[in-house]
Amino acid sequence: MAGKVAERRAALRENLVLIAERTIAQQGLSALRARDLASEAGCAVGAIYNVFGDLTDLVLTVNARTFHRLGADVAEALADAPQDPVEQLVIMAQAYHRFAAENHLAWRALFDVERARGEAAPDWYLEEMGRLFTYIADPLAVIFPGRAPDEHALLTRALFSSVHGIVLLGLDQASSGVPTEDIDRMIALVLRQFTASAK
Amino acid sequence: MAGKVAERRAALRENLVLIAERTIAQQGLSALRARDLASEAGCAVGAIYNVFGDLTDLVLTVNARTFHRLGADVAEALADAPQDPVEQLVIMAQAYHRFAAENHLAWRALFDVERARGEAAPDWYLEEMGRLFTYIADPLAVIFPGRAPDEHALLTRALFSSVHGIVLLGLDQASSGVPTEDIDRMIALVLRQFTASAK
DNA sequence: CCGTATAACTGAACTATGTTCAATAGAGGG
DNA sequence: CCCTCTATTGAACATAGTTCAGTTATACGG
Repeated sequence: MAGKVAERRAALRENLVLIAERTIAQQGLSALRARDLASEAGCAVGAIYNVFGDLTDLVLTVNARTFHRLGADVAEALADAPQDPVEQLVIMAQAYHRFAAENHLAWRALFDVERARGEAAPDWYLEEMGRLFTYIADPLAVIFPGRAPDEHALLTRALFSSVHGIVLLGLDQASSGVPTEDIDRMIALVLRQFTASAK
Repeated sequence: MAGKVAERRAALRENLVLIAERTIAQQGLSALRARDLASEAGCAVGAIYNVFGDLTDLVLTVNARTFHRLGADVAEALADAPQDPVEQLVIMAQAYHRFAAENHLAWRALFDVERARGEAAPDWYLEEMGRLFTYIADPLAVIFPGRAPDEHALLTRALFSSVHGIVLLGLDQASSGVPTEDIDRMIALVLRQFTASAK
């Protein structure tokens, strides 16, 4: 029987990803342990290293899926949004917030992976990020028609970073619990105020 | 001789903080190791635990100092700034960026400490953050005189978070190296645009 | 100045973690 | 059916933070 090995490997891989995804979502990145993973998957610890180079590889795989779901949520919100470009920005940003709040630990894991110094970000990360940036850049082009392309790129990145910062610090425990509504208000405040003087 | 013990304890404490500070600044939080620390300080590993509850305590002490230096830098920038409140915001934000860039690993350590779930942020953190917020709130009150106090608080937090997000993602390697000037441009862009329609 | 109670300091040992690799088991070809 | 070769296993290794019984040093009363 050809491919019996490859088949089992693929099944194990899938299984490990699902278990890791659930663990991260429920208990956070730091709760991911090789031995627990192996025991839940019904395999030896070493088997993990036949399928993934190390645990970081596995986490990156989970992160790719998380990031993809995030992108899909934002895209869906955009699809349902009205034509007004400012409203589109607000709705997308609030969808970002909603995803981060509802998938807090998985979302945190996106940024908490130890990136080996100097190592480039994985392709899927850059692609997904590029997609998000496009969602932002399009309404921005409508709102600020007169500006140079490089300024558009800067604006896009700046607004994404701003919303990310608001959500990050807003959801952070250390900031002693900003209510969800306040986070949405801050997002709307910044985006509306930012775009208020455009025309 | 009274206090000989307390004296040595204090000296060891000081020494450990300095060594930890240097290690974090030069090699990052993850390079901080109890055994290295003890060997550099010329004491036993156990001695660290006579002075600090655990390594996180030590890191928090270093972080308090880092945060204090950060606050001082921003305050200094504000003191040298012109009267114009928008300019004041821009200059403070760029000072924040400068500090983060010049003390990258120490600055990262401020946010990378594992906070035990549910544990409150330490007092010094809240105090220093409050000071930073005041620096921001004052010019904002001049720029937006008509708004309610709770909206001012929200605005303050939103702007701080936005700048933080821009600096965070800008300095992040994964974002494939945003040039320093671009970070400053994004900061100025967001703050100027945000405040442009105020009057 | 000495003896004793108290406290601090030591570092080997314990626990927990990711990772490796010699030994084993099993698949696929002849 | 046997043989080879590879995938799989899990005990062992490396490296962490942390603990604590034993040791050493201090402070203080007499």
